[in-house]
Amino acid sequence: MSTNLSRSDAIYASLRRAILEQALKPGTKLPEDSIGDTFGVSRTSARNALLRLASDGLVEIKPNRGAAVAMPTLEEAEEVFALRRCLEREVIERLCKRMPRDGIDALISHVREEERALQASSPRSIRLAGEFHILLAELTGSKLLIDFISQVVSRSSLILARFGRPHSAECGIDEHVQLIEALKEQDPQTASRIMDHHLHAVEDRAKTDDKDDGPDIIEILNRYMSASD
Amino acid sequence: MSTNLSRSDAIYASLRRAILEQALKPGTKLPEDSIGDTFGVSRTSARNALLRLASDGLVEIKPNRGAAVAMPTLEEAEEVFALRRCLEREVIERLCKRMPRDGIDALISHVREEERALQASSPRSIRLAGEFHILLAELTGSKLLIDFISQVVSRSSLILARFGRPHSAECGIDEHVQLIEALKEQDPQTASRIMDHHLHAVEDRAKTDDKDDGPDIIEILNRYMSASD
DNA sequence: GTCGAATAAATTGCATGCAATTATCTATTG
DNA sequence: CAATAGATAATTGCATGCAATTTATTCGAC
Repeated sequence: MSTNLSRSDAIYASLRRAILEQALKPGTKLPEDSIGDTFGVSRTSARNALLRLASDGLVEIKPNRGAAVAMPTLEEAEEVFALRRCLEREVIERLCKRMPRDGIDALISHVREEERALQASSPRSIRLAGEFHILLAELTGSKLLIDFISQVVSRSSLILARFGRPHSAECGIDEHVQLIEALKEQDPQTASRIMDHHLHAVEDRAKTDDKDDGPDIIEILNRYMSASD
Repeated sequence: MSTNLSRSDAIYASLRRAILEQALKPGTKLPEDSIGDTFGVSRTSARNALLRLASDGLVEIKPNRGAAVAMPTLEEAEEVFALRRCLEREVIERLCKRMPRDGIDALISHVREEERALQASSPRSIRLAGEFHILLAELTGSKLLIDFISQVVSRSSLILARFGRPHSAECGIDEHVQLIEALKEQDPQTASRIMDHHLHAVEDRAKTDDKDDGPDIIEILNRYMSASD
């Protein structure tokens, strides 16, 4: 795999991953200079990546005041989870109607990976938990739905990083397994119920307000420079 | 009102409006140079605006090949309308549960404006038809829902510009009136039915594939330089 | 006359530089 | 000692320049 992605793409991917794995915490300032220097590129590329992250809702850019990892409020958190329930119900409905041939296998395989990551207690598990839901959306085949689900899932990660217990995974893996079962049986009632319960559990976990600060940005970024998994 | 928006903001707004009013048709190339020259700024600002429009789905940027007004396929069109039905149902449900005090008045006022614009047969009517749906989303108070609805409505405009009859408004105003009635009565059943019918009508209108090309970009842009209504 | 290769023009990706805005520090005063 | 005003440093917004890639054009062969 040669460098098929442009420089700003690479920065975008690295920053995104760092945020989703909660290495960069909400509120962390992201100066264009530091990012550019760390990645060995100019501010222009860094700025580009920050703009895209802003449109994803992962960073907030205030005019003339720079970018920072977004700090969702509790009010915004409720909005995100409300809309996420709406969208994930749609996913479930569609998948109960029509599931791709290897869909179930792909889901099972993903959960296995989650289990491996969990016992390694790596920050990967946080990201994988979110990607399970993105995989569900991908099985519907709708690019737009994938895009929207990705947005709410990303924002959920951010909310957990802000309000949840530190390093808590987003989802219970067992609930993922139950959901797969219901999808295999094409039982939208049960599947929706599990999903609702699942998301409520996530939302409740966001109620224990917990805070600690003091990150050193550039060391974190150095760990995230390689875009590999 | 002094110039509170930055230069790239102004370009973003103008381009967006030009696309939504179907002055810039799908497929039209948008070179950074031309845009910058037309607006009297550098390529940097133009590029910035194009990046944001790309994340809205209004323009497509291919690496090293530049930006163009997005040309949604029929497949993507179906995805958009499917997801739009899902989201607008959510809007209806919420508004039937809780409608802000002046909500109905605002809706009626908007429809009146639509009627005025219609008899003037201006391209404004196209944009206003979409903004009715955005106004509905705004009444829910959820920023994220507003954002998502704006995206699908924008994409719908693009789809109509590509596949619909030229200069056809997106929506029937009478259906907007009926919908307001159902909302006033807090009747989610009726309201959802009207909305579904309404959106299906829009979708069907997109089945008459109609094409004509040959725009002169910079003259169009000149008309859209002033950001006023 | 058509097809294909080489060259020229146009366009993007990125880096750097400068002015403007914002944040931080210092010093002076009440 | 707290508070405020001024000055200094840091950071963003934007313009310009250059190399690399893409697109258009020209020229030659068949």
